[in-house]
Amino acid sequence: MNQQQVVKVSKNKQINSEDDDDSSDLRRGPWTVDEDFTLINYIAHHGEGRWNSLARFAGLKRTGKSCRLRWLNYLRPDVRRGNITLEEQLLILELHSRWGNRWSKIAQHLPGRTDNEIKNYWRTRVQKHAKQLKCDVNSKQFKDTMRYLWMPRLVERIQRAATTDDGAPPLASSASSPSSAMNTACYSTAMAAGDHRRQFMLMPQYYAMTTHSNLMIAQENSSTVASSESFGSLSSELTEANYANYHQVINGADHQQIDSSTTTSYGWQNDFAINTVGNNGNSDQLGMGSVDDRRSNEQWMMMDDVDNGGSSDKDNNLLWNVDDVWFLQQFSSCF
DNA sequence: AAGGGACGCAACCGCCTCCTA
DNA sequence: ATAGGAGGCGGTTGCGTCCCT
Repeated sequence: MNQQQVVKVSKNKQINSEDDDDSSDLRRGPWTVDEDFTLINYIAHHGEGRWNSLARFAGLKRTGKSCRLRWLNYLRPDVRRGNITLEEQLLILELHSRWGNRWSKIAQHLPGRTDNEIKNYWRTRVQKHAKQLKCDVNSKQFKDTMRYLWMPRLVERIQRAATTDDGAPPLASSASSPSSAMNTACYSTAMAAGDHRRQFMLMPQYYAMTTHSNLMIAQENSSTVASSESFGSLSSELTEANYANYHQVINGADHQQIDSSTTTSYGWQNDFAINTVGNNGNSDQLGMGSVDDRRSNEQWMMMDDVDNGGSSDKDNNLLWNVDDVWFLQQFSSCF
């Protein structure tokens, strides 16, 4: 491993104008420990920026770009590495649905995560599932599937993970209360405790969608035959009544857009706060009908076979289980 | 045990915008 | 006003690792 290749930059090979080409050989490929140390040491003493001259003065046979990338994506002290959490997954899906492939913009709302990491996550995980569903990742079909099934499902998992982790009662029970005061109280408590998960779960729009997803699954589960007709009616109900409701919540006039100019320094947990506050914490938004949410939840749990708790890393990364994929294929065919 | 395909991720490429002299 | 340098960004690639047969 780490077989460093020292590549002679061909005179014929076009290199960027800003690249330092006065050195005949530039290193490429994986960085060595020594190079990392050199870069860290130099930045510690002189700060970052002016990457071309930095590379030169530090004695690194790398382009300025390469140094910058190595620092920003890997060596920076506040960079977070490792598994993308469920909360982060949900946020990525939400922000991507809003902004598309604006990776750096999305990354601004996930502290410590780099645009490269998010981009890789999207390509390796999300696009893989789109392929499984035999649809294009940019198609309306896939986006709807993501919005109405995947994201609510993630919220569901986050809720259960929270219950498992700290023994606290599921947030759904408090969030489903018609009392806006209670919702606000829960929110305040979460804020005070710095409990990001709870802040997240109090996002009205996601709670609503979770509830509706549960309803859909529950109805599907209770029917003897999962005919395309029954799916058709479900999706019809979804696209007309609740789609409108959902978008009213997400895109409504009083919904405060997440904007880096106002929230950059606060991080993602505060984005959630803004979302909630933007809706005035109005629990009316939570009511997606008169369905007994708790009962729906129970039925959902019954459907959820292989996911026994959903707290392992593997499970966190496993977006859909076998049943999910089967159901999604049925669901997708209705669009 | 070995080979090969799939996967994940670090790094590179090229284009674009911004800044500054 | 403009040209060139610097940095940012999204797309792509290469390679090490994992997993399955």
